[in-house]
Amino acid sequence: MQRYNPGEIEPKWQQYWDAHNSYHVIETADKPKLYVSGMFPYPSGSGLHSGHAFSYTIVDAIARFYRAHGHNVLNPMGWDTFGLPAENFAIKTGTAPAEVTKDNIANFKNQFKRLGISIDWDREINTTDPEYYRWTQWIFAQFFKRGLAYQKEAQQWWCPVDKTVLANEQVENGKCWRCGNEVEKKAMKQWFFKITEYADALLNEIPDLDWPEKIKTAQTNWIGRSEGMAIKFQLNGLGADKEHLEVFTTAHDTIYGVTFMVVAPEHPIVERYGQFADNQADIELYVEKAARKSELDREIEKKKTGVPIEGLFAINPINGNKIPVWVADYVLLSYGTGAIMAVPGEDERDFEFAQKYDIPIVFTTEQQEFVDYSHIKADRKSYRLANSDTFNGMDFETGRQKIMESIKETDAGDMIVQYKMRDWLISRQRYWGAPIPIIHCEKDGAVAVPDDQLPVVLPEVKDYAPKGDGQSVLATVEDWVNTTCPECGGPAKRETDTMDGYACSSWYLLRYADPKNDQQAWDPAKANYWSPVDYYVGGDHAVAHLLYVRFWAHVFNDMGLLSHKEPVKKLVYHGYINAEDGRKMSKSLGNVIDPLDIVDQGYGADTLRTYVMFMGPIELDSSWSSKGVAGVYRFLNRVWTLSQEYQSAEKADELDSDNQLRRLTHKTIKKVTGDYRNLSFNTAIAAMMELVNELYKLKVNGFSSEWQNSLRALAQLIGPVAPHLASELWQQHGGENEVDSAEWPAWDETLVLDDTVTIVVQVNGKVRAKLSLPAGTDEKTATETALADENVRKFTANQKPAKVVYVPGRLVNIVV
RNA sequence: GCCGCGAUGGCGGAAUUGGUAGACGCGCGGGACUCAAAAUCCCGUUCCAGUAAUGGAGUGUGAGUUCGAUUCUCACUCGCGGCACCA
Repeated sequence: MQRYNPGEIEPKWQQYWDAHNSYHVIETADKPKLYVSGMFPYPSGSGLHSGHAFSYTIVDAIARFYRAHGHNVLNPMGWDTFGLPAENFAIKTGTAPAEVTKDNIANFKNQFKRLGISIDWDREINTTDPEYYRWTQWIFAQFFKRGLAYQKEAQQWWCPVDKTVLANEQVENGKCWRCGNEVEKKAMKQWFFKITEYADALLNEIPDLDWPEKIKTAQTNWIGRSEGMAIKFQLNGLGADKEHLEVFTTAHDTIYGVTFMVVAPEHPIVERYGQFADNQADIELYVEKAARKSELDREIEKKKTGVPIEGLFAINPINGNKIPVWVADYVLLSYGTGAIMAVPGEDERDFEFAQKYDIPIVFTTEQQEFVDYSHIKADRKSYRLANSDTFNGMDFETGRQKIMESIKETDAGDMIVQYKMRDWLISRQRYWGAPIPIIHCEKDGAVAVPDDQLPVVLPEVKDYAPKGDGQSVLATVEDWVNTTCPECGGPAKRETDTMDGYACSSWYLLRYADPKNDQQAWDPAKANYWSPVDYYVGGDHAVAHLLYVRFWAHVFNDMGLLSHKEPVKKLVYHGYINAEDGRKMSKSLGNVIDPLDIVDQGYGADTLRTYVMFMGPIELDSSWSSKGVAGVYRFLNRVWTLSQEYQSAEKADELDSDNQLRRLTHKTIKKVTGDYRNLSFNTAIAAMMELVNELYKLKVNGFSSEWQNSLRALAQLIGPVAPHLASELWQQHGGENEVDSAEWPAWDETLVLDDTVTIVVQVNGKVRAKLSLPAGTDEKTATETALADENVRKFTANQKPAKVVYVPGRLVNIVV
């Protein structure tokens, strides 16, 4: 008898699938479509890690399961290849990023094949391929024409020593990652996508998404919609009397409690009027310090600091009170108007600040002590207004409405909606990204590169290191930068910033539908056939990527390029695999498990795949267990061995145990099918293990021809998780074609139902006996049998039951 | 701090609408095969008492609803994840 040898059967089937292009699909009306994809990988130099193996096994199991159910399954693969690691490697070694990337892709592709992932390789895409980013650029140009891409000044991290812009991840503890000097914020002109215009549209669709609740709430909070009032306060002193200071507040009902105003250090009025203040030097010093503070410092330094702009006041529109204006970095320029009305009686931050700087505190609730506004907001009816003139004594529900009307009457403010979400900063001063397809002309300003001049190909350079002028290396390629304006034909310069990598990944799921189209980004008919993605599998990017793909799809829908707004129907968000010691896998800890090592050790891809699916529910984090891997290998071995024994055994025509065999098999088919459908892979595998254990017990009676049906069904059932073994066994048992193009086994409901059932007998809710009764036993018989049971009688003491609860087919509960 | 999720044997986990808690796997104990070991196969395995039948306790803690709660409600403790001075 041949031993189970994955090292032999796995390459055999991988070559077969390759040679037959088994997983290539085209649009067809004959079958229901099913589009499943993992989040495409960044092909790093170290190859697939265990997280990849997990993610793409989930994808593949779904793909194979539905393929076996007659669906037209699209399971594509592509490479998210722009980004920092390749660029840094290039800076260090001088190797072109494209070269490094090419090798890494080849390695990844090979490894995916060795895991038996059923991919349609004809649809392979690569974001750094000019034929791909040509359309990324085209989309940018479309966004630009629609006013969804624009330029504005924004704060960027700037290293004054290296004279370069830094990305967030290049700032470590407020210091430049390369030279170690302190970085500062600097205002520079940047490109943005106007995602805020779609804030409401994106928010409105969230409740209907079949996505994990935690991702939905993360996105809801990220968008952060809040309704409040924009209120203008007249300025006074330092020559500012003609100006207003506008604030945003959700607590306008506390406006009588405003005892000071706070503006962000970057707020324009600071520079405009601070110079006339007596404490001008202090203000300047404070602003400068705030600019240098990294986000981390701000976090550590929880204590609030600030300086007043001496001599500058604001007039409270509701009562004419003259209020001092302060500068403090706990107010952010980027939210609301960059200025607040401070209400220390009801806001914790303002309270802390007022105490520290001895600013008066006015309580506007009848409690006359500090009450955080979140409490008031939670139950407005229970709090009453105080120190609020004619509004005193009103509950906050009424007072809020009346004060709002009163403020509106004075023309000082109105209700508005604010979002926490900011526009998406898309420009990067880096080499290894898709060039922004814009030409700057002195006469015509920023002009989109015409469609027929796309792609704007990334020029080759010798040195990839930034030159220190705050621009990307592209700025040094003069004959690339200098061009002609498409509008006027005059001399013009190319934009030298490249796009954030997230741009490339915001539309790749649509490109898979039509990956080789050189006339358009995709044919809408093809995209509308495949999209939305039915299952999108990943364990990362709760907001960023998963919000951007939604944003772009909404825009594409508006452009008429897509028939629907939401690109992902069901999001499968899986957990992390930790190391055996329970900690995160990391090279420095030396606890990394390389999935290909597991394959090479002789376990094979099927064991690896089945193991990662058996570890637990996919949405939970788990820890690697080498003992667990061995256990799964044992299981696959048992499946194999059973099949070999059957094939070489003498088969009886029929056995007494055949009916039992049939019942077991049909029950398992039903259970496993349901579990796969719910993505409950661990219990599906457990059910198959249970069947195999039972089959081992049954085989002592010998084999009959009935076994053929069971073993074939078993081969099909393990197919989604262990496709090589399944294919091999399927072939051995005379199955035609490939296992996942065979019809999925059906079950007979009458065989699934047991003819005898175990009825639990409880007395006062405690189990006292178990009865084996024919299915469908009526209540009267069941109760009588239960009452007659010896052990039950011990506990009922022959008393007449006060009540009997009967659950058909399950239990009798006798209450005495 | 806010939001979301979770807590079940020695361990990972199971229990589809409230109805036998601990499926399946690991580990552990015992047995078969073997000169022996590995591999394989079989049996047992929540804890306590008992040879056993059986009894008692038991799903983070405390209460509640119910004939019956791992499941529902309230309060709390701990852990994980996301966001974080968002006015």
